[in-house]
Amino acid sequence: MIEKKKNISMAVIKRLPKYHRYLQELINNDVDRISSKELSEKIGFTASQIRQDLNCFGDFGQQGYGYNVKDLYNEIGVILGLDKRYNTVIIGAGNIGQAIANYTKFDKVGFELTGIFDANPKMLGIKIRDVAIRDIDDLPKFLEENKIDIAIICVPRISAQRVCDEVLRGGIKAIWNFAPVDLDVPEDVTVENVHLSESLYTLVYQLNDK
Amino acid sequence: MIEKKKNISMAVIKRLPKYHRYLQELINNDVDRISSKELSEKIGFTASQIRQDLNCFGDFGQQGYGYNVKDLYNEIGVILGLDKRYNTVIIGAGNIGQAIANYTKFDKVGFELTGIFDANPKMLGIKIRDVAIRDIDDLPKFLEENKIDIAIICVPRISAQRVCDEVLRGGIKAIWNFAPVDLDVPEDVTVENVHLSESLYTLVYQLNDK
DNA sequence: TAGATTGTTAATCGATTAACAATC
DNA sequence: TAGATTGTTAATCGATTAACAATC
Repeated sequence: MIEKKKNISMAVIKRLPKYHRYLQELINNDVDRISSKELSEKIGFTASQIRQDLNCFGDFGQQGYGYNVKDLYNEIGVILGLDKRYNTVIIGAGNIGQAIANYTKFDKVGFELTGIFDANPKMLGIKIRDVAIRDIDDLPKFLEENKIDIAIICVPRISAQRVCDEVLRGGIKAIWNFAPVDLDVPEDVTVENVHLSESLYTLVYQLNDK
Repeated sequence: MIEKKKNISMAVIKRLPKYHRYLQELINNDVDRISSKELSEKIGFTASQIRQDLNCFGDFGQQGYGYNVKDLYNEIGVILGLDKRYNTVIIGAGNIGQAIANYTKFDKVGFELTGIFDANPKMLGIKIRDVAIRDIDDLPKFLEENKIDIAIICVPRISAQRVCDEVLRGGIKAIWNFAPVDLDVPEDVTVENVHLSESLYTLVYQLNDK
């Protein structure tokens, strides 16, 4: 059983998906075991950091041996919560919303797209991978009738906070936000931002800096 | 003139676009001046951190007064390099590639989409906002004939490193990478990753943690 | 057993916050 | 001038790295 040792820092949490991805790759390459040193060379973190990170969640390794790749992959999957399924709704069926809706990979790892909502009447009824676009006014009723875990906000900046308030009223506790604003939410709600402009601007800074 | 004081840490750089965004908003609201304390309350960083961050690049404030919003906005724009124009190419015209291509906002702030490339022959010639999709085999020639600043990689995981190597040969020094891999590049090249899965997984971890 | 490598403590490094003199 | 707020140094906090005893 995985026992969290204490409060895990955000720095550690942000590295977990990367471990997961590299371990997946090792499995694909039929690697059975790996030491923190070998993993360090691949992933680019220090061996020390890898051992520290993993020890936040349990003793997954074995002295003199290293880590069993498959076991560690599964453990990290459980830590991240990837062993469960999640119902999602996308709000805003513009460029980004459609791209996410069409991104079949998320389906495969347990994220089910349950609804897509848009304010534009012209979009209503159009299907994206078998999910018809609904009127955003139907969102409150939909959230009442369905157990939704994650709202994916892809609306323009100006309507993002309004949509956010709406999904909060619907009881949602996790928001994946693509709108270029910092959403105002209560403490028990998690927002993960994908701020594309900020990412691009950071790139440009570095481009000029070199 | 902006004089960089020393090596700026990545933590500071990643905050710059957020300053830029909040200052834009203040301009929209006709706010002329702001103190680090007021900005702190809006943006959620400490006033101390804001002053420290800005002082990496110069003395933009005035004791007893605070900062001139418009000036500071422009200064940060220059620091980020947003006063210049950049030519971009998108490689991979799938969901994400198309979404980025259609994202008109980047055009407006100086990022010109010069070419879109895809390996799928069915896509060739299709236009996205006046830019026709070209064959990926024509990329080397295109990079030779055009001065491209930024390559936006939106191809599947499996072909990302190959495409990356190709743009490196074409002399590109900045890559915005949407493929779920860590690209291998020489030291003088900057890669900024948008790893959507990692972002989603981090959200899920936090959802379960609360 | 001997060698390898973990788990974990201690040391170091860097980033954030606090404090305050400088100055508008 | 007095009040406000910066720029900047010093203190604190947290995260990373190093070291090594434990142990497989």
